[in-house]
Amino acid sequence: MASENATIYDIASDAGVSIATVSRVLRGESNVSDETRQKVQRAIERRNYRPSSIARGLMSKKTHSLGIILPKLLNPHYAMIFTGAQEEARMLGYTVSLFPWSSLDTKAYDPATMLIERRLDGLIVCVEYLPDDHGEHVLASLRELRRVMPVVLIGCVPPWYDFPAVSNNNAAMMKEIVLYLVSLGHERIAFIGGFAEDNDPQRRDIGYREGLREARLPYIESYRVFCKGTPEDGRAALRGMLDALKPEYWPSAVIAMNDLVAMGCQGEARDRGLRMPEDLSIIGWDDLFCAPYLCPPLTSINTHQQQTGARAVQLLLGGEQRRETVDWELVERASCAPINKGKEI
Amino acid sequence: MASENATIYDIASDAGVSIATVSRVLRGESNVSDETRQKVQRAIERRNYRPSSIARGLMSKKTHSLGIILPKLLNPHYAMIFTGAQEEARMLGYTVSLFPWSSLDTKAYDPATMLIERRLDGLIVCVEYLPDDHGEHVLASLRELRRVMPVVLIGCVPPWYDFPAVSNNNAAMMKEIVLYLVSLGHERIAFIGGFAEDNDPQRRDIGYREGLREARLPYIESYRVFCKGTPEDGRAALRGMLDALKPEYWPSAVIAMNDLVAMGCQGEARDRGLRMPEDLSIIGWDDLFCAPYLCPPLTSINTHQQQTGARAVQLLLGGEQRRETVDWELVERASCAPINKGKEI
DNA sequence: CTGAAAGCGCTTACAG
DNA sequence: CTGAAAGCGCTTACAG
Repeated sequence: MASENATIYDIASDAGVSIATVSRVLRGESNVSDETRQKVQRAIERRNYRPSSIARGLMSKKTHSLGIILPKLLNPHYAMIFTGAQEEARMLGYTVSLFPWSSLDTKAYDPATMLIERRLDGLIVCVEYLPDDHGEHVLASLRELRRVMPVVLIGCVPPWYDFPAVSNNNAAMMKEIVLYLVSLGHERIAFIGGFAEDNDPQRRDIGYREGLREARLPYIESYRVFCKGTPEDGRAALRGMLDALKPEYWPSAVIAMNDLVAMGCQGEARDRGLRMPEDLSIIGWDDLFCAPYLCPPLTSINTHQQQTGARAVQLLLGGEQRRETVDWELVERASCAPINKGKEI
Repeated sequence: MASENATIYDIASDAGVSIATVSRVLRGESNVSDETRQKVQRAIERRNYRPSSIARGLMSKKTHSLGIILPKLLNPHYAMIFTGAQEEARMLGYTVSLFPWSSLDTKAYDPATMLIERRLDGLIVCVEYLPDDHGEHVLASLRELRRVMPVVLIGCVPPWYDFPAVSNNNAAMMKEIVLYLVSLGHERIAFIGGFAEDNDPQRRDIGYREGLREARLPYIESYRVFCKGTPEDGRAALRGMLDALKPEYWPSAVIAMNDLVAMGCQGEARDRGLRMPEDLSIIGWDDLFCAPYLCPPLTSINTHQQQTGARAVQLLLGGEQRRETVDWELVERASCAPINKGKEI
C-alpha cells in the first residue's frame, strides 16, 4: 500500500543538483538561481515529493508536535479545550497528540516514558482538583516532565504549582454566581463541588463564602457537599444532602461544579418530584452543548474552553512563564428562577 | 527549561563501551554480558537517559504515530471513537494525533501536506454521509493519502469506497428500530436523517423501507426528512415536517439520525406543546452520555464507539484490508412508549 | 560478546 | 549561486 517515499537524494539526482540545493529551495531560500529552482521544483512535483519532518527534526531538535493530557475526553469540556488547542497548534504548524491521564497517574512502569521518548516540543496538562496525596503524585510527575519539555497547565491550578497556566478565576466566578442567585431572591444556596485546595485564593470555596458574606447570608456546612465530576456523583451528592436535611431546610438553589453534576442533580430532583425551577434552581458550570436541551434548560457559566486551549498553546510555544486567566460569561436559561417565597413543598 | 537530553554517545562514554553496545541493551538483546549490561544500565539511570524515538524511527521508517481525522470532536460520538482508538494505540506503543477535517476538505494549499510530512504510520478517517460532489472531493484526497500511508475508514462508508473500514450495519440497525417502534404500535414513523448514498446496501434508508415493508406500512415521502447532524438542524427538520402536514397526519414516532438531532426534535416538540412520549416518541442514535438526562430520557442505539475506534487501530496496524461491522444495542428509555390509540391531539 | 562503519533523510556551516 | 562534508541520534549488518 504505502509506497516508498522519494528522498531528497532522488530529487537532487533527478534535477542534476546537490541535495544542499534541493534543501535550499525546499526551505525557500533566496540564494538560488531561478533556473535551478525551477528544475528542482519540477522534479519535486514529478515525484510528488514531501520532505520528512522527522528527518528535519533531527537537526533542529524540534518535532513540531505537542502533547495534551486530560482526565477524560468524553467530557465535552475537555473536548472543547482539545479542539481549541488543536486549531491553534495547526495554525502554527504543530500537531497535537492525546496522552492518557495515566501517563501522570502512577509511578509503576514510569508511564511518562512514552511522553519523553517522543521528544515533544511541549505538553499541555488539564488538571482537576485532586485529593491531596494524589495531587502530590501528579505534581511530582509534572516536575519530572518539565525537566525535558515545556509544560503548561490548564484548569484548577493551585498557586504552589509553579507552572505557567491558563485558568479561570474560580473565586470571582463563584461569587458572581452566588450573587446572581441572591438577586433572584435565593437565600439557601448549596454548592456541590470538588475538593478544596488550601491556600488557593482563586478556589471556588473562597468565592462561595465571599458571595454569601456579601449578601449577609450564613455559611451552612450542610449546603457544601463534595463530589467528583460525573452525573452519578452529582445525583448521589444531592440525594445525600437532601436526605440529611428536613425538607424545610432544603436549599432553593444548587450550584453544581459542572454541567454533568448539574444533570445528575436534575435527575435526582425530578425523581423526588421537585419542580424545577419552582422548587429548586440549579446552575451548572462549563456550558456544555447539551445545556440548552436539558429540562429545564440549564443556566451555566461559559468558560471559553476553546480559547483556553488556544492560549495554552500560545504560552507553550512562546515560552511564556506567566499564568493567565480567561474570561467567562454567565448564560441564563430556565433552570434558575426567582424564588417563590410562598412555595408549597 | 528543557535541558539538553543525553544521547547514546554520552551513555557509551560514561559506561566505557561503544554505542552499538548501548543500543543492544536498550533493545533488550540477549547477547550482552551481564557485567556490561549493568554498567550501561547504571549509566542510563544516572543520566536519566531515554532514547529518542525520532532518531529510532529514521532507520526503521516507523514513527509509531497515527493520525485521526473527524468532523467534530465536540460531538461526543467522535470523542468516544477517538478515546477507543487512543487507548488501543497506546497499548500497542503508538500515539494518535488529531487532524482537522479540513485536511481533506479542500485542495487549496493541499492541506494534507502536514499529514504526509509527518510520515504517519497510519490514518483513521471518520466519514459522514456527504453530498455527492463534496464526497468525490474527499474520496480523491483519501486515495491520494493512501498512496503514502495505510488508511482505515470509520462510519458511513459506501461500498465503492475501496478502503478497509469499520462501520455499523446501518440498514439492519434501522430495520430493528422501525420494527421496535412498530411493536409499540406505531404506524406513522418518520425518519430525520442524512443524505442517502445510492447503491449502499447498508444505508439507513434501506433499513427504513425494509422495516416498513415488513410491517406492511406504507413509505410516506413526507416522513423522510433530510438534515445535517446538529440539534438546530434537527429542530428545523422536525418543524418543517410538521408545518407541512395536517396535525392528524403527524408522525407518532421520529427516528433521528443521531442524539443531537433527537435533542433538537425534543426542543421543537416541547415548544409545540406536544407531550413526549404520549404524543410523540423519539429515538436517537449513538447513545451519548447525556441521553439518560434528556426529557424524556432518550431511547437510543448504542453503536459501541470505543470498540469501533479500537478495531480501526487494529486493522490499521495489522494491515488488514477487510471491512468490519461492529455490533450494536438498542437502549430503551422513556422517550419511546406504546402508542396511545385514542390520543387527543 | 563487542566495536567500527555505514546508513536513515534531512540541515548547516564552510569553501569556492 | 552551488556543492562536499559533517552532523542530528539512533540501528544494522559485518568483522572479529
